[in-house]
Amino acid sequence: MKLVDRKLKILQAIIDDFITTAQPVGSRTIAKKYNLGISSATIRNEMSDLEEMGYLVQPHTSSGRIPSDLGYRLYVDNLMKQQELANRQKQLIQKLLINKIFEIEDLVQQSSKVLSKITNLTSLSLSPQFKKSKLKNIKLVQVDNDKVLLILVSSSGIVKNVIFRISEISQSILNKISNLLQAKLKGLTIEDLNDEVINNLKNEIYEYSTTIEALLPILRNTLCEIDDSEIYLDGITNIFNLPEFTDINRAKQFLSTLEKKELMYEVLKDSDQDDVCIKIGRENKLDEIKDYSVITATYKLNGRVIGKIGVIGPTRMNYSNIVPVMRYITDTLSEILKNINL
Amino acid sequence: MKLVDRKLKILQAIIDDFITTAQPVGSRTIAKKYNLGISSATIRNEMSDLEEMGYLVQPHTSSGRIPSDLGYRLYVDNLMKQQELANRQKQLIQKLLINKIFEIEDLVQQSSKVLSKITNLTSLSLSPQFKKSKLKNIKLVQVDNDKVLLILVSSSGIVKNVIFRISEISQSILNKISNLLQAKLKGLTIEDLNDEVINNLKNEIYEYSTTIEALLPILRNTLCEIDDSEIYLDGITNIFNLPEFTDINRAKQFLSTLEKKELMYEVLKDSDQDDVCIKIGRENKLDEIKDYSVITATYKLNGRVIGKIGVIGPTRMNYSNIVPVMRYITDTLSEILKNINL
DNA sequence: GATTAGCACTCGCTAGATTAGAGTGCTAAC
DNA sequence: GTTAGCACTCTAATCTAGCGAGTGCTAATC
Repeated sequence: MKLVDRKLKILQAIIDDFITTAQPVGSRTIAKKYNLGISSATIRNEMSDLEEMGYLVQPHTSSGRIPSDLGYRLYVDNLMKQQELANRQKQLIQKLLINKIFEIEDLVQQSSKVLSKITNLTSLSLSPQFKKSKLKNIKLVQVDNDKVLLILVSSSGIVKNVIFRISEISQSILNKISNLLQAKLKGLTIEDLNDEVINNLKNEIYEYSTTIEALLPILRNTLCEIDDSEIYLDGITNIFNLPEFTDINRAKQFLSTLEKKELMYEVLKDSDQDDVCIKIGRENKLDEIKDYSVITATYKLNGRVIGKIGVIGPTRMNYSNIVPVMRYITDTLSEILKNINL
Repeated sequence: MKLVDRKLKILQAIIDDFITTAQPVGSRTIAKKYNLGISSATIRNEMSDLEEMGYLVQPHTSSGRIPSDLGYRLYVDNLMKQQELANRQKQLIQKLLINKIFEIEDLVQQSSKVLSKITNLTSLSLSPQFKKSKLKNIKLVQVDNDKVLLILVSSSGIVKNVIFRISEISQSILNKISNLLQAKLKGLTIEDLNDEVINNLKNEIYEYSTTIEALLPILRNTLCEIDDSEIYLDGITNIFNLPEFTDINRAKQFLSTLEKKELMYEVLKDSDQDDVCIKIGRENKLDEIKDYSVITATYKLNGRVIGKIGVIGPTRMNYSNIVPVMRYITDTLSEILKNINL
């Protein structure tokens, strides 16, 4: 059976309607609200076909239809017209992102906040992954007689540090060691710095060997413990405004899924590396979110993807609005990152 | 009317029962479950008195009674026997806190996590306030030709940093400036470093005046933007296991209150500075949490209170267990902080 | 005088029954 | 191929009755 134009128009109308009303859509509704020039009986026949083809689902006999995952997929790929953002929305985004604090992590979180505010969904974001970026600087700074601050700066401008104790040592020696380490390690990604690389340093640096030996385990531990899955969520309570979550158990289940950071990390990792990625219902790998849709987008620095932001919510979400919003936010974010040029 | 021993025993029984069952308690329940050696009729009379005195409330005629805020207060102050922690619980706490990452903020968050896990409530914590602690070190480190990393270390071991751009400058000059700044500012709290103090530096330091002048606004901005209200929440979804939150609207309202960080900050600030502080229902200043109880405790470094942790939940909470748990956790936390001695 | 048994009464909750309404699928006419 | 008409289905909302837990009061008992 071919999807003639009329069928597509009906499907589109049903999905548009269901997205706004959250109610199963009946043939009479379509006939009245959308003037397709055909009667409800004809629409009924077409709807029956569309159900047979897997694009619609009927919650129970004698109710209207709702879109299936497949239906949404067709809609997203072929039917929806991506709304151009209103200037007002663009300005709002600009206003909330520009002139803000310029710590990269804060900026990403702020983007997430804006996203959840505009979409009324829960947003999630992944800060630039420190471990995947290159080491730009490594410094040792004395902060006390017997305490030293280890500072690692990545090429994306993230700074990680840790204070540790070490028997008395002068700043000038620390400087020399810093320089040696930097010469050896600069340009490697943090991931690259595995035990082997670190241990080899012992053999490659001949000066200050006792200090270096004391230092290496600390360096190794610090690298190990760097918390890299910087998942940030915002707008969690937004879900309570959705009719899907009047069932307390569904809300509970969803919230406890959101609370599992490692799952959210998987969700973001699972998505494409380029442009906007939409995963609808069962298209998601994780069982816990097979009833939800996730839309993600990436932001870049120097042409390289360094992180992601996304929204998660019921499969019934306003795809045609969310996609351009996310595209605009990530573009703006990338632009700002380029300009502050860390 | 005097609160004779028998009345107190009945009140205690009612509260104990209500805390575990969440159901209004009737006279027959008390007579059967707690052998006080009196009949349900007598208990009914006493309960009627206790209600008149304001310690009990009847949701509707012909239902059992539930404790009022005043009832809980009496219970907390005079009736409850603080349970000694089981060794198992102590060991669990020790295990989860010791051998953990030793960033002070992570440690506090971990404490919060443990607390919510044990109490099955939502926990909140306030990390050491950077602004209230003394500046121990201030350093400038070159990370790139035209980029400098400003590092501030507080006496409680918290490190804050920011990268900024400045026209080319050598590390040796940065060192000298660092030293000058450190000499002038060390020992002041971050709060003390207001615009006036910063601006005065210009007049007090004669060397490198152009660099200093470029630096000061950056320093001022950085200090301003330090995010100090480090409120962390854990176990938010725990509330869904409580019968109090089967009403979706109540859950929604509570969650959106929790989401407001500035409110949670007030909640923690509102509590006493010493030992464990219990605020029951209307004892709380904030209207939003007048139906809830908050228990907080403080942790210390060098004898000074540097932060707090707490739990929030319905007034029906297991005070007699929570109080010793919190005391044990904060004691353990303070002990660890003393030993890692940042 | 304090305590208790007994009893009528209250009130929320639950289960069933009833009804209204939205929507379908089918048939027959256009 | 399209549409009007109609019988049928199923949900959701409303109503009702009855149950049960619990009270307050009275009168009898210790």
